[in-house]
Amino acid sequence: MPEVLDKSEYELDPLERQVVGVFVDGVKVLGLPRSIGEIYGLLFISQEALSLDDFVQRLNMSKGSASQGIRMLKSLGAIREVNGNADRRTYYEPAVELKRLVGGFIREQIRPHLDSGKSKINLLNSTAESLDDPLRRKFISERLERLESWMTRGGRVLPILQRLLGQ
Amino acid sequence: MPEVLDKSEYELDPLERQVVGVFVDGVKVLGLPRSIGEIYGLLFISQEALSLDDFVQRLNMSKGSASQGIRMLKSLGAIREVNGNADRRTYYEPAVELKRLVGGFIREQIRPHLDSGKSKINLLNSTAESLDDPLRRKFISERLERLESWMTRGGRVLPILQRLLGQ
DNA sequence: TCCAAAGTTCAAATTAGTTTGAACTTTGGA
DNA sequence: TCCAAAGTTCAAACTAATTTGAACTTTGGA
Repeated sequence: MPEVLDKSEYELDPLERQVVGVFVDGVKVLGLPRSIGEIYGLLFISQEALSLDDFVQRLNMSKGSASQGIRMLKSLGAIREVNGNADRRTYYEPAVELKRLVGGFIREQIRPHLDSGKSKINLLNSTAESLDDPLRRKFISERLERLESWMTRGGRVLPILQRLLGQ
Repeated sequence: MPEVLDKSEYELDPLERQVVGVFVDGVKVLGLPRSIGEIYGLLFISQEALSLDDFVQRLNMSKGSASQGIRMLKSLGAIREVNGNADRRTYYEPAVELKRLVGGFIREQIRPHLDSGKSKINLLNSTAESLDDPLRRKFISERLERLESWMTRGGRVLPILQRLLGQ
């Protein structure tokens, strides 16, 4: 009689494996690490809330990965803590509303880049002003304006995008 | 008297370096390799069309990288060949319309993933049908429907997105 | 109060992704 | 036709990103 569950008891069944696979591929497209997809995918087809230990055992990943994955998924608003748990562990359930998921991704992964891009363009504008050749300066100004307009348009489209995806 | 230009003659001036940096960061966000950003960035602030050799020399990258980068940028519709060139090299200029750039990215990088995702979900549906426990089966069906609805909505939003960004 | 379980941190190991470079194919013009 | 320049290919080298795991901190309950 084994004292602990046999390893096979932890492992994913074929359906779970497939779903996790879909999410692993999905987050890769978004430029997020595989472990994020594994954790979210497992939560997505689980009927009960799961804890860090569940991720470690069922996905066999390290505690470190599970901890970091949970942190990122929380910051994205893709999972939330479940209160009223039986033991002292923290349990999580997935957010399954597309609007919320997209919103979190925009806020955490896209906005910061748009913002830092804008400030880099401001720097560029000063550099461009000190160009000697006026024709070159004109050309550069036009291109920088275009770059700025891309970012502005991007910034305006994001909330619309989020609204369109929400229900 | 040097037979060839001194290396410093090839290197980027500060403005070019900054712009290339912005694009390198930009394409990283999109999950594309640095060399793509370097090539497109250099074209973006160049007043003349450039050839593979220009990329190799000015960005000092290998011919291999330049060749692969050009291929990807062409497939994205982000650069086009310029006809009527003086020598037998192929010269390129950047596409600078946001609509076109976004369109190419959607077509090449997003659509294929949506499509393969849909076929994976079809597979999942068959797997789910063979579940014994009817409650479990019901839960899984609901989740898979949700996943499908995400993809469908995503697919519908893409053309709108492209339209909104075009002018 | 104390301690064992839970969770976090981060440098090192591993893995994934990109770039290189040498050998190859293609091409335009002498 | 031939060849040198242009461009491509892809396995190996390199670089960047993720994961691990051991040491650490935090926490709830006995």
